[in-house]
Amino acid sequence: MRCYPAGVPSTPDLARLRAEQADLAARVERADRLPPIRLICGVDISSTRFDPERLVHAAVVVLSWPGLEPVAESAATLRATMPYIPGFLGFREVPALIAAWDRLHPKPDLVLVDGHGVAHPRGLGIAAHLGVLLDVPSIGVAKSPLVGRPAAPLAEEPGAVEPLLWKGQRLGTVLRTKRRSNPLYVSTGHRVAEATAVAWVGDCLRGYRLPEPTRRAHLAANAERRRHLSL
DNA sequence: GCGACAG
DNA sequence: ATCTTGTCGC
Repeated sequence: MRCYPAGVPSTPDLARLRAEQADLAARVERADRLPPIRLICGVDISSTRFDPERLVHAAVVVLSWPGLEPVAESAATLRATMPYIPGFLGFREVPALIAAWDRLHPKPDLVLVDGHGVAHPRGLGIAAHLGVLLDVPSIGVAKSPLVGRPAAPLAEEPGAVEPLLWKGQRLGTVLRTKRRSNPLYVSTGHRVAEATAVAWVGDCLRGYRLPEPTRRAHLAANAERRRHLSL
């Protein structure tokens, strides 16, 4: 599906991708099925706008639990196969994330992804997409909504939660992680129940708006991008 | 038909 | 996502 060099993906290309998402979405497990958690990982992508090379820089960071101290880290840079299109983020970023994941040791028990899990039009946000392909428990942690809205105005206090509703369905949870900060949108990625996902995100907070795994991965991805610039 | 739209 | 330093407010 090399649609990027030719420009914007064609309508039939998107139709094929939608079908592929449907297949993967059917494999998503929304119930808990995780091992004892000893290592938690955060993953994120960084890129340069207007980069003619269209490079995608991925970073995965493994932290200890409950200490949340860095244990291992891996990064990878790949050329994007397609531009960013809302609803198709996984196809753009997952390849680089898997490349970094393959060289990661030790492997974590749970992965927090920067982006939505099942809170997606077809139930396959990047966190669910990655979780299924890697066959690992994952949670989606997005900074803004893709679809849906909180059931009611979210309270100001940190820890405040509100169901994320879309078309009469609950897709996830809107969570206030820090006072005076915009909320996070948490949803099941793979093999983690909604309530469990919210609990883990809350337990990984350390004074910042973002949970440590995702926050660290964001820093690592930026470092990987800047490392590439200076080469 | 018109907006909305993760990173 | 990224361009970018200081700055206003809690």
